[in-house]
Amino acid sequence: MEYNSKNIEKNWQEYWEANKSFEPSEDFTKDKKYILSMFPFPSGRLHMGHVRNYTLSDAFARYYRQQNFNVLHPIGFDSFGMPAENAAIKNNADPKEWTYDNIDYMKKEFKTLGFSFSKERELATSDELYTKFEQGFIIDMFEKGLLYREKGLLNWCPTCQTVLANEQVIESCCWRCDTQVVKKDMNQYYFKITNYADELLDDMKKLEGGWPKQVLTMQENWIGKSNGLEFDLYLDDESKAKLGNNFEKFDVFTTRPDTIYGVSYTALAPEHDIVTYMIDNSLLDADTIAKIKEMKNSSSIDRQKEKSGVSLGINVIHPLTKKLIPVWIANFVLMDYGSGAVMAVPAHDDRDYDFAKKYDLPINAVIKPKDGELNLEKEAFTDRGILFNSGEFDGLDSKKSQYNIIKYFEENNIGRKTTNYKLKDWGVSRQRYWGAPIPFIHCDDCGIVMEKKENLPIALPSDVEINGEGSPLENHPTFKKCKCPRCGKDATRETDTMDTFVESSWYFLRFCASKANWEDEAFSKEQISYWMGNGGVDHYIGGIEHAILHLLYARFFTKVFRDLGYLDFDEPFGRLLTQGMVLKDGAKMSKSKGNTVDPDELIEKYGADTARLFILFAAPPTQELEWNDSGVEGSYKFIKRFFDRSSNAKKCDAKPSIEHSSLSKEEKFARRKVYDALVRANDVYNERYTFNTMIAGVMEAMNALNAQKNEDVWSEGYWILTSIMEPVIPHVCWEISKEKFELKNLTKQKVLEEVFVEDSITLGVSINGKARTEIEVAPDAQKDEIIAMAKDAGAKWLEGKTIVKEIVVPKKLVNLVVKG
RNA sequence: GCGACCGUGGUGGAACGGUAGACACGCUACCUUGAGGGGGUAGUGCCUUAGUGGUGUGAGAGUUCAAAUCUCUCCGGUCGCACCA
Repeated sequence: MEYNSKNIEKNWQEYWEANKSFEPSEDFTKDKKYILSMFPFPSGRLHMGHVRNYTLSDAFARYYRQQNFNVLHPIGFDSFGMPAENAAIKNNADPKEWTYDNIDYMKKEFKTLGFSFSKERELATSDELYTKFEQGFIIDMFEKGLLYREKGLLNWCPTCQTVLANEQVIESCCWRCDTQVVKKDMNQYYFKITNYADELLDDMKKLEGGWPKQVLTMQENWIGKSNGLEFDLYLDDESKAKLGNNFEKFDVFTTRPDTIYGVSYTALAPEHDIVTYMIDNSLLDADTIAKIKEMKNSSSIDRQKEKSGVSLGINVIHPLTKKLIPVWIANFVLMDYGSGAVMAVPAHDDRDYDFAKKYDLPINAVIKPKDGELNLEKEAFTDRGILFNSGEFDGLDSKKSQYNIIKYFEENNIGRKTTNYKLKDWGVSRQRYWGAPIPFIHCDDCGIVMEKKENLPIALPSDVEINGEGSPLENHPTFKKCKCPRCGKDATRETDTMDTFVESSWYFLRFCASKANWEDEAFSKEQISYWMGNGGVDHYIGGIEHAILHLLYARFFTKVFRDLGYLDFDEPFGRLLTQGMVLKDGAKMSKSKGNTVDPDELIEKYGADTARLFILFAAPPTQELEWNDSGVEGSYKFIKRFFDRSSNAKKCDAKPSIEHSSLSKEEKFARRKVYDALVRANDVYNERYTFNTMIAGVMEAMNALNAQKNEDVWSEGYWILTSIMEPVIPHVCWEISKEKFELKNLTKQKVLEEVFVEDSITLGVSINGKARTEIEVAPDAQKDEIIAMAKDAGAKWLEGKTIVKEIVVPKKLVNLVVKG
């Protein structure tokens, strides 16, 4: 029979669907595996990155099913978001229709790829049912004080006409459309993620080993915890008077309290309250005000180019020396970190140094190197050293003195130990249509009032006008109109919708619900503790681009849900596998570059099995995958050979038993290669994830099988190899398995130790670590015997030398160390 | 600037301190089939005076009986963060 990928694949896809082959069991006494790939946005068609992602998760899911685990391998669509609205504007389409049409198409693609997803748990986050549960959680979070509304300076993308979270601003441009982000003062809802900063940081210890180091480091940097001293700088009387006695002090934060005696000026952010007051009350000359305005308006990139500032003509009193210190504005001081004011120590900080040099401010050294001379001619000395010119702290090590100085400040009640974070609260409201409405109501009398849970979901109206100008919900004639749930008076519904990252922060929990309670609740506690027990999602697979945003938010939601009593663990994803990008001609596949390969065309030409095999064989999952058309061809040929040669196996409903000792050398070798492949496969699925080496092992076994003719060895070989390969190339393996083995071999395979027992072993012989020759020894040969043989075989290189050391590495090699 | 990862044939990549280059792609020669394509056999790091030879994992040093692998310095690349006080 000829290998015909189309018929084979179609038949099995129908079979799996008809038999509901991939639905998880509700028997919670079985051991479980929760295999999850990051769900897609329904952009319209799958790209190769998706195919790689789901091929990986499918391999895990199918493997663990064979190992008799209860496997949950669900899929859904992250279906809210801007592209649906953009399509609406561009093509005058309905965002909902656009979205659900795309979903239908992509589901068909999933089917043609043979992915073993649970069909019963499919969802789209734009489903009203999903919105209903999500809005319920939002209300709970508001009640707990984890969601609040506040006016503030926000990142606004003029193109997308919406607010962006800090995490969505990349080099001060919009993460999606690359437009320069501007600051806008407006009301916005925030999640109190900063409450969890410490826990998000500390719990990363639990993820070590399971998550890539890189991702952990990125999150750690993002949270950006730093410990230090916070203290107040008091204005002198003259300065107070100048400011109309409206200000008495401002506070500063430093991680280098050891440099406190070196403070020679202080600097405020251009947006600082004191600066605003001085501008408003004409306390600065026009020239200065113009400079400040320029600083405020320049982008953060421009701000980095060169340090600049102006003196404010006011002074503060040094907390220890009581000397007067001038107050400046500096463009490098950020309003949104610490208190927007810094103490400046030019001698021991690079930025302060540059600034002081530019404006000719004093540079007071207070730390000297432990050895060598202090030289401040060209740059600041920022290393650890010994304190001097520092009063009672003179002579102390700079690191150790930090403790003493903080203690001194605390004892004298002039400052305190503080921790600062780069992490900001997560701004979640968006001024867009295609998102989950925030279920709140504005009442003139009651303020912000939550919708009653029985009224959820607050669904999106369908009759909206989307033209890219303003918020469609804001402009909608009736959506806004409602009654206050508390007092019953006329009130206004919130028209902001939620950031789509809210949906993806809990979808993995939703998948734990089954058909039985799907409509009634988001999930049950029992379901959650079963599927998420023992370390959460067992294998979470997706792109590294989510290292911060999605993965941090999902960790945050998990901790919040725990504190709301919905679950009782701390971390959602025990093991994370971040796949590399798919490249062609050295660049990421993209439509604009014209270097894409369309999965549908590939399947049409070669079949899904070929696509899956190539993707897993071409590179280890974490590395970039360079697309190679002749490599695809090679994968196709392998499958064809694999199928053709299955005719050498006989029909049987159990693995044939074989008398190993009666076999020829080639037959024994073939068996050993088959079991080698099995051992390697188990190792790959459980530890290493290097599917390329597993497939190579199977190819080696195939080559060895082909060098002998024993039908039982062929049959046993196919019994095992189709089991190993089923997670990779499922269609052809089910076909062979049905044809030859009544589908009975797609199960856990036992490793037979007998095939590894060999008649003789080849050992390498090295002399002084250099490989020279080989010897054949009996498996049970003693060390003395082996060394004697090695000396004999290596006589040529040993002539006239003295052996000073003899090393035997069992089953590997002999190394003789010689002198002379 | 800081941090993480990486550097092995013509290419993708193997080698979990123990005979570097598994497995594939590509290429060469031959056989088969005889449009094309397919299948098979052999060869394929480099240098070679062709030896049972030399050399070789970005460069250099170190640890070790033994280093692509561990340590240090440097060079190069990828990604992330970036005036975070």
